[in-house]
Amino acid sequence: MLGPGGSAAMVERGRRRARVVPEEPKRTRAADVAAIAGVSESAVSRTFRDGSVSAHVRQRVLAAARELGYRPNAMAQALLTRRSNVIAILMTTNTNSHFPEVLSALSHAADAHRMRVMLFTVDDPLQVSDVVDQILSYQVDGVLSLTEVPAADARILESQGVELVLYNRARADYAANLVSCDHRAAGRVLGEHLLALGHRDFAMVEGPQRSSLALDRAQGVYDALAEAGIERRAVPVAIGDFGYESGRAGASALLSGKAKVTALVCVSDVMAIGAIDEASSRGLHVPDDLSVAGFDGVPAGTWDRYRLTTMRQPLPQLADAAIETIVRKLANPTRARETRLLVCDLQIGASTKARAG
Amino acid sequence: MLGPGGSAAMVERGRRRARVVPEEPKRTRAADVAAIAGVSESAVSRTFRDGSVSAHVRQRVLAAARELGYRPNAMAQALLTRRSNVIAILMTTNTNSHFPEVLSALSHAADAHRMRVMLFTVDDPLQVSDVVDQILSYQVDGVLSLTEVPAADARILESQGVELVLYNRARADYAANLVSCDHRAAGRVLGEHLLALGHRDFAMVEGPQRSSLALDRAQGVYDALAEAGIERRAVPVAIGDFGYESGRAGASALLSGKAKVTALVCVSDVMAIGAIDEASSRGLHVPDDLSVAGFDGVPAGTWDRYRLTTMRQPLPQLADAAIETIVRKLANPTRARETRLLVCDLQIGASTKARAG
DNA sequence: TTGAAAGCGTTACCAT
DNA sequence: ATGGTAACGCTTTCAA
Repeated sequence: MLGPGGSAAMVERGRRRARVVPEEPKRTRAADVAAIAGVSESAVSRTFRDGSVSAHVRQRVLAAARELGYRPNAMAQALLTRRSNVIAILMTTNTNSHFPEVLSALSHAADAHRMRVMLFTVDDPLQVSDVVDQILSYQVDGVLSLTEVPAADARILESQGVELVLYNRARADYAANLVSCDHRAAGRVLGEHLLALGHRDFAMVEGPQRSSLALDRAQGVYDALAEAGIERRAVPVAIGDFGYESGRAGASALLSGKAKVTALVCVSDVMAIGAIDEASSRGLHVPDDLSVAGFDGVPAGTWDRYRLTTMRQPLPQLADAAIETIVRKLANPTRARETRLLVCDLQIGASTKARAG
Repeated sequence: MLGPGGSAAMVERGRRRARVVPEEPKRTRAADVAAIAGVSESAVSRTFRDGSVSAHVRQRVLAAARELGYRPNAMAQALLTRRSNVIAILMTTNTNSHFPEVLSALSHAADAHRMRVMLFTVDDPLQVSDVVDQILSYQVDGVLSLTEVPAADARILESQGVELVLYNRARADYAANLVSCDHRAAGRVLGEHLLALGHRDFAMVEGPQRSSLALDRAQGVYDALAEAGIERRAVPVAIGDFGYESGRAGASALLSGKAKVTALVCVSDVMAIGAIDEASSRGLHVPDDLSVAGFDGVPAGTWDRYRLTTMRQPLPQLADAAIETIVRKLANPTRARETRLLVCDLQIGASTKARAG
């Protein structure tokens, strides 16, 4: 089947001038494969893409490719087709939230669409414009942002025809694709759960005012309380940063305040865990003296010491939806912008309990 | 300073034949910038690279580039220079260990060298060969693997001139660059610490037998014990998978065994945390009745409920070293393969204590 | 179905 | 210092 000898013989490269690059093992190109297979470069290309090739040609090409260890050069493909099959993930280095776990999920989801994921980190959302240049330079097909994107940067991406999807925020002050948990609805569910347990004396550890996720979760809780006739003003509040220490500090402030508290809601699990530890160290028993609940569904929440009641985010589904949103828009550019909200589910643990008395 | 009108005027594209790609906003190329600035493409290229250009030309080019929103096309650069400035991160989807946190650190470290990081996930180390094709296809400059790489795949990468660095394993059954904590040394330090506290009755929750990291940590502990005259055979052992439940299960088996145990070492923090919870639920008090120690330095270990004694990995340094190893090899291809071992430091928490009596 | 050839956007060689 | 131009490896149009 193969040519005589069957051994690899590189096509001689047409280098009229001395070429740029130093040694390095020559990477085999389509032309090499074509030469061995006795077909044209076009045939090689067609074999590795959609192409209409006769079974005979395909076979010869595949055999030659295998022999030479040929793989199409994605950079050259990208240059020509203007599709890199790369999705940029934009994130902040501050990893307080549990989003690092999200990355594996995203990479995995991208895999299913034969897409690659490229990481772009920035220390602060305000510096996003610095990496936008990088992102555009790499001709990525889409951007998935785990952090805020200033309107100006969003506009630049749009003007370059790069899809932008905002991850886990249910709203933005400009038009964008959104893939998020419905945090407000989740807050409402959690609030209703605690109300159903008979709680009336709430306190909250909220998040940074810039975080729409934190705001929405809190708002959802307030929605539920309002329906039960509990005014927002009546709820003591502390502000945290999603981290353990801030949860402790928040709980400390709230529990040493004058207001009676039987239910403490934190807008992240890690803060809730901190709150539980703080309560314990004050001699309060969770859930007998105090119910504590969080949001996210982090693994630590299921540990025996916490058994946290929480609104769990469907991480894999979220990742799938985010990638899929980009992929679909790529396949059909006329598609409208979309917002996909996924529901969180209530995980009832042992950190909440019917109100005593 | 600028040409008359000053407004963007695209260079007409020389499309003799109808071209391939549909609408999409035209991306501006070096030629466009050159036309506006009234210089050659070469001048544009030189401005954006090392190049020797007069201040005058540089200024004009920069102005034109700004006006048009020009950014060099990294794909075209990669095609020509054979340097993509991309590092592939190879990992398994199984995120039991705390390595997801490593990704941000790696991306950040790569940033410092103007390198990008691309993620390649695989469900199982045995499937690595499936992604090797993808990796090579993208012309990455180097591969950093957070998981095992079968020798065959390592060989393929090497034959293509792609640097391979194995992360957090101190040895491999083939020649490779290694950047790792010195897990064995860490094990020894931890063992010595417990011995110094007077412990003689040890038990271990080890890791998967395939994990060199787990093996090395355990071996280090045994090294220390041996020096104190404690035989390895005398130490009861359970096998875990780095996860919380396996830590609990391991502790459960060990604590219900006949052997007396005053010091329990787990080869990961998360297992140690599980062990602490298990001990507690059995009415054992840590550290009074039992000292527990782990490895890694995960954030949860510092939580008030655990205050775990652990050997902390220097994550940022590890990431820096890994990226740097690739970058240096790229800058100087004749550089020899290297192994860089970083030391972990002992974090003494409240989970270990001098042996009672 | 197949092959020839143009061209994607850039860089570095060469000549000026 | 500057400009012209071949080439990087591939895909797709067009013609056969």
